[in-house]
Amino acid sequence: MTQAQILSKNQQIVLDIIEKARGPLKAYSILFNVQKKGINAPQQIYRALDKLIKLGKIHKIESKNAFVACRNTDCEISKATAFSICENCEMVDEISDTKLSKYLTSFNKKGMKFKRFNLEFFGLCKKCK
Amino acid sequence: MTQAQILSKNQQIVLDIIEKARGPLKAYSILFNVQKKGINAPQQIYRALDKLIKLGKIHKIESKNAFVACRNTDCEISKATAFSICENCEMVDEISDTKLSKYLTSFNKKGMKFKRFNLEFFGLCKKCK
DNA sequence: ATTATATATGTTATATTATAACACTTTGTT
DNA sequence: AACAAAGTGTTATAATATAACATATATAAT
Ligand SMILES: [Zn+2]
Ligand SMILES: [Zn+2]
Ligand SMILES: [Zn+2]
Ligand SMILES: [Zn+2]
Repeated sequence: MTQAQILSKNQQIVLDIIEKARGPLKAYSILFNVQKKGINAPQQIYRALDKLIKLGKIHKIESKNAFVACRNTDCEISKATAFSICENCEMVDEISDTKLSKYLTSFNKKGMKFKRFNLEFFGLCKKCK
Repeated sequence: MTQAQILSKNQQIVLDIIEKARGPLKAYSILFNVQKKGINAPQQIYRALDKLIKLGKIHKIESKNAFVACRNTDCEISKATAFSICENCEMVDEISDTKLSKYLTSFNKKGMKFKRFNLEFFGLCKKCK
């Protein structure tokens, strides 16, 4: 049984903001939102983000340089991530599909066994199409 | 039959450098390499990169903010990309796997049909493991 | 051939994203 | 208590990317 991780003050502040957000947040937009809470410098944000990513609490959307909360309890800590991204609005949805995940986790190429993957799908969401 | 695309001067310069490179190149490293050829500003690089991406001649490795030449003749112009990336050295290999590509191209979620995807696998390459 | 249209270029300035380095504090272990 | 590990605050700077504007070249119509 894994111990519930206790987050530090800054880590909790950053996670709260990302979890409350309706879409992906950028590091500097997080920074502007927490200056009232005494966080003043990008480093403080990036350090919290790095830790939260390692813990699997959030993920980075690489194509957007933005961060979303993980809504996926059985998400193998940042090892296998897939997202659907609307090219029109900002919507990002984490895909939780066991078949897809198994298929990709067991995928290997030229004897190279992968430790991790990130998959980003692009299209138009329901609202936008 | 699609007409072979004729590239502009700057586009050709940038493509040549990326094709010659053994690994992914970053925009500013391209810039430093072409200053002898009269290209002086990041804009000139980024504009060429944008066009080359649209043409499917190169791809962006989102997790590295770097660019690689497409070695894949049947690569559907930037619509379906997959890469294997070594976490130790800089090695990036474009994956050309018809089954994988078909599986992902036909993947859809909650009625959302995707137009495009990008998949990045991470691990250790032969040399590094 | 002349006009129109789209595409490309050159340039300066600036915005955005991310890390380095250092001094200090808090937390957990032995 | 002594030590090690993780977290904080801060200043400075590096790396990545775009805005805006003036001009030039290529392509396609008329
Ligand atoms: Zn997740
Ligand atoms: Zn949308
Ligand atoms: Zn390709
Ligand atoms: Zn390697």
